[in-house]
Amino acid sequence: MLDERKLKVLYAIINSYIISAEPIGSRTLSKHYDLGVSSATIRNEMSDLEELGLLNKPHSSAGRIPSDKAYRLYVDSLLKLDNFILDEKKKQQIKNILVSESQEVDHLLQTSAKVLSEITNYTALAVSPHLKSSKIKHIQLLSIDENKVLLVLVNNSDIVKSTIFNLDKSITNNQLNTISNFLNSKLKGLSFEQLNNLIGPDILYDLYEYKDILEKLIPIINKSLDDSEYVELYSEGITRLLNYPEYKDLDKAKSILSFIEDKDLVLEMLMDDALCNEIDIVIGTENNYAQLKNSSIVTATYSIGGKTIGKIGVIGPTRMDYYKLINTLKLFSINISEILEKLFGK
Amino acid sequence: MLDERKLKVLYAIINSYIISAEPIGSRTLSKHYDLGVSSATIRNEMSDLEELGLLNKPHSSAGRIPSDKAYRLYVDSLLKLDNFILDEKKKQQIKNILVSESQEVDHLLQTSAKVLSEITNYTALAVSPHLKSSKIKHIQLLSIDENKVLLVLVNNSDIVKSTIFNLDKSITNNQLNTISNFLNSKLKGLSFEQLNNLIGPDILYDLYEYKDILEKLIPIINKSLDDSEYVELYSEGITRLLNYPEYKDLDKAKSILSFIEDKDLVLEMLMDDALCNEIDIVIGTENNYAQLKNSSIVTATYSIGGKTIGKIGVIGPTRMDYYKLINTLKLFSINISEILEKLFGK
DNA sequence: ATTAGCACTCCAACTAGTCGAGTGCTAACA
DNA sequence: TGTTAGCACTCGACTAGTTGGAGTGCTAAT
Repeated sequence: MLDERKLKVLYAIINSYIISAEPIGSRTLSKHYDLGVSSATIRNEMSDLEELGLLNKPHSSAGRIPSDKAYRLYVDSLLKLDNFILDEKKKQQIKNILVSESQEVDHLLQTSAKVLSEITNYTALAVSPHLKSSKIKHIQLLSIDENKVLLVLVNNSDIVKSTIFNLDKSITNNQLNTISNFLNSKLKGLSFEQLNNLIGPDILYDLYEYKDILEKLIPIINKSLDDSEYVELYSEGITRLLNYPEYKDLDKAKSILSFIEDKDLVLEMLMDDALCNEIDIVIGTENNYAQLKNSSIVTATYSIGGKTIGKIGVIGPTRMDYYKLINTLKLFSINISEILEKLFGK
Repeated sequence: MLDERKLKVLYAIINSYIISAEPIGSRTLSKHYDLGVSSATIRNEMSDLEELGLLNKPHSSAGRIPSDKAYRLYVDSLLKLDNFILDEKKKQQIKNILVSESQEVDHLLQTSAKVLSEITNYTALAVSPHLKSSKIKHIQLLSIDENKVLLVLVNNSDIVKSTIFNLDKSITNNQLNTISNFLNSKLKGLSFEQLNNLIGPDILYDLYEYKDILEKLIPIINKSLDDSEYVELYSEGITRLLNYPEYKDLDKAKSILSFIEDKDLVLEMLMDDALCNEIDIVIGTENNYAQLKNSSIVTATYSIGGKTIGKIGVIGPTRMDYYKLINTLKLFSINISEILEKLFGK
């Protein structure tokens, strides 16, 4: 059904459309791509491809444009190709930029998004590491004011979360230290997930002398642990999208930009469990979000110790240079993972 | 030179233009505003106003639109009016929304920006409190790993800043405690500004036994203090601007949106010392940034204990409803200040 | 199976004509 | 002398008609 020639025609159309964003006709195609057949033959093939749902016509006398289904075919073949050769030089270039910003995770991700957006000319997104599966390394309570206590949590990726809360009772640093030490001995090494229900009433018996205080503390610690599941989203280069003809219509631009501006929504989309592979691509209407029906997202994961802890990706029109994008994202994925590994890995 | 009638005509034009965004002619003006004179007279007045640089003509047979100078006149008279009556009901409404989000400063400001943008329909900006003039409340060093030390800084607004750094030498928590206590006793209550050059070599003499460690620590602490001057920018409702006809031209939209997206640039603009009054308004070309020549910014400050510590504001086309905006921003200014005062004030 | 040829379609760009809201000037008026 | 009615003129926005080019699909010949 899809013989080689049809594929050749289809890919030629896709490649041409990715560059020009213009519907492409049989004559132009036969002129610019050496397909060895005349425009009439191509016309017939195109007609077949349209019947297969791989091409669309904006109107009866216009050229054809690839459908989402066509991009899917194309992209799957790209991903299957596996002829990915790491461009060491490019990788190093990117790494050099990122390393200089890698003192802190948030900075690293922000810069990654910025650079990724610059390189690809699309909007770049980065999700900070999620703590869900990370392990607790240190818990510390500090008295910083008469009734105010600072709770500091450090996970095994050295991400720090601090919360200040009021205690309607004064407490000394020594007391807090005792509690901290106890909590540390009990909880260190456990994952945040496991922790959730662990700090329960039973702990009271072990530290009975601090019963009063612990009863106040426990819910606060639990809440703080809950909050730790919170991930940060970094987006960069939003306005770059306005350069693409597919968003020249103000309503389309508004639709996509306000989607990207809604961090909760974007996070919900990115945290979808389906996006868990080294590279994931969601094309046009494959998206569950109406606002993205003319856009694609390409995501990559980054990891520490082989464990995926965050994502980075781009968003843009369905007409994207997927090939370049896949390669670029792989470079970022590897680089970020390597940098984090060096900073926090065992 | 500017008699009452001219002012009346000018203000009528401004008010009309703020609503419609359309150039307004003498006939429409005389019909919709009761100025007691004919369109011909208004025509003469408009001609005079144009000569004074207060009105512009898009082209010879169009109506007039107010110039930046006209808005300045208008806005100055608004600010001078001082007939500002606190709308207690509205104030309370806003407060109710904000209070529920006021556990942490960053959350409060983010929500403030969000709500402000919703209410005004412009892009809202909020700058987090700057620590420059805030005072240090607590310094703590914690050992969280073999060679890793966590530095926690708390200021008098209970804003916490934490940094992790590697020490190529292992150090016990007890040693760190001693150093922490010493630093606390020395530095507590000082402003971050004062601190900058204070942690110098002289400190070594006081704590000679820790000389080796302190020599490593001091530059790190100083750097961390430097970083503390860093303020966060929250922007919300960027895409709202696309609804205004003045940005319907894609190039204009791109220009303003990419300005707003550049947080460094926006911060630089907002931190301008000229924007230090309860309400500040910068109109069109009064801005030092070419990208803002068709836009205005209106900012308000918020404070603790009468001391300005941050700003909140909106950005939009020069044709803004300044009156409403001033009142709304005042409400936000007061509310945020009150909430912060309650949370952190003495 | 492939291709040349041809009639047909449709959009984009251009042109010309009209309309309406506006201006500026002049002359008349209170 | 300030105000107003009247009028010629201007200019952009809109509409309708025209043209040209790029494309399609069909048919008949190779």
